[in-house]
Amino acid sequence: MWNVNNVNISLVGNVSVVNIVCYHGAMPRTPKTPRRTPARPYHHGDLRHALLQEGARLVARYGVDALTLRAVSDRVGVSRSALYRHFADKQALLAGVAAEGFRTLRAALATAWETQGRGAAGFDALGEAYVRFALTHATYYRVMFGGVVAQGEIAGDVDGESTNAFQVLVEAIVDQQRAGLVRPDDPHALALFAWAVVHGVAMLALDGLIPGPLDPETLTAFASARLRTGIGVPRVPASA
Amino acid sequence: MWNVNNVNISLVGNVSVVNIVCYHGAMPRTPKTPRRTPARPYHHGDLRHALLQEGARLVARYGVDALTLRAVSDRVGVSRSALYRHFADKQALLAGVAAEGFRTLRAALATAWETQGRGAAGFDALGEAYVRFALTHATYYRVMFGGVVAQGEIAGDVDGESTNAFQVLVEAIVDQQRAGLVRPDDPHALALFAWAVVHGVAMLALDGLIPGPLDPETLTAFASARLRTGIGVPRVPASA
DNA sequence: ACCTGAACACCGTTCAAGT
DNA sequence: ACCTGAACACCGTTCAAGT
Repeated sequence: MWNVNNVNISLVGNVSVVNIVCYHGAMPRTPKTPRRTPARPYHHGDLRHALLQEGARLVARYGVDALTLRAVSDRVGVSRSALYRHFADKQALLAGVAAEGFRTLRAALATAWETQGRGAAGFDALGEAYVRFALTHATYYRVMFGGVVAQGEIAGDVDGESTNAFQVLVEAIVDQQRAGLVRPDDPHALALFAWAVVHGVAMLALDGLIPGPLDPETLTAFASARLRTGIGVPRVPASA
Repeated sequence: MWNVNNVNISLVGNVSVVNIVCYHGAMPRTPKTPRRTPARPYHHGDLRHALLQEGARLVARYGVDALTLRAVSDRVGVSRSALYRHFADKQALLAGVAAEGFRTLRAALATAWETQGRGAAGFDALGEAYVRFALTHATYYRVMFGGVVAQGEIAGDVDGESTNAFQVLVEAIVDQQRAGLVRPDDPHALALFAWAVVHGVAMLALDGLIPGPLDPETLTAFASARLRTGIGVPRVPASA
């Protein structure tokens, strides 16, 4: 099995370089370094955070399947069941990793929106930043949306962080409505539509379902333009 | 862990009933019926097809995690390694299931498009049929798009079936362009955009990320309208 | 409270052996 | 060719026991 973990797209002049990082089969085994120092037995400082960080690292570098409770606890240098003091489940750990991902995504979106002038250009940058995040953190992105944390249950944390990220979009829509750049429909609904567009583009790109001459880069630009005509102020007195 | 396997939405009058089927924990164990009749030992007729069908059934009824090579072979009444004569891998079996899903999806889309008159109404029906398929076959849909069959590799079958499904969309776009209903841009690109929209809506709905007063039904209608303004013929001489 | 080490029931995959 | 049954190395999770 091949795992695609990372897609980097760099632009040099008018040449775009697509760099796909993947691993075949299992990840490299953890070295036999006996990290479990018997000298300092107790209290890890912030074990929960350490586990979360190691989990995220494994997902990003070697794919979702590499996130094993055994691997995580071994690498952190802690016994298997110590992990269960901080996470009820493997699902719970994955949910924590996903929540962290949404936090990172939110930051990336906010930066793109704010540094590009909070206008039409900023909104385009926001969309591009979204797709770029998904492609750059391919495996990570799948954890965030793969249904790992299906419904409301443990998802409290994930739910909060994802709505935080979504809020950036909503605010960008509202700002643009004030500036007369976006039609005066329900901003929540408009933001959901925009989210669906970028999410759909990102997912199709990740699944390799974007064939032909269209690379993710140009598709994003195209989608951005269509999105603009879809939510922009109407040219004619149309409604509904 | 809760697994959402099925979402049914029925409309009675102006009341929409959302029925979510889910299982907690493991699925019911296979009964101890010794299906392995020692009387007729060899040749199963079409073992490959039987395995594929049982795999799809397990995914649809109990979730992706229930698709175990042991469970599939047991239920079909065949030894574990007999399965490896037809599928090199668990991935390969999952890929087969996904391919079957795309075949079903294609049929649903074609039916919606054709029975609604191959026009604007037909295109709306196509979009609704897409989202409806995703919600009705939630777990199945995740197998199709969950990155199970990451890149080109074994994906030959999946790739073919998914592009077949996509082709329905492209042809619908082309037909509408001929009728002057859709702007004369590259139909391939327009179809990709439309796909991204419905796929994005479907995924967000499946992840429970569509909060507030917006149910998937109304969102689809909303998205459909925005999509129309996004790919429809321009009202002003605008371009590019 | 937090951690340990061993155990349990499962999994995907392999392989010598049968017909 | 197709199938079998036993084995292998791995999982997630649990639990009595330690400090």
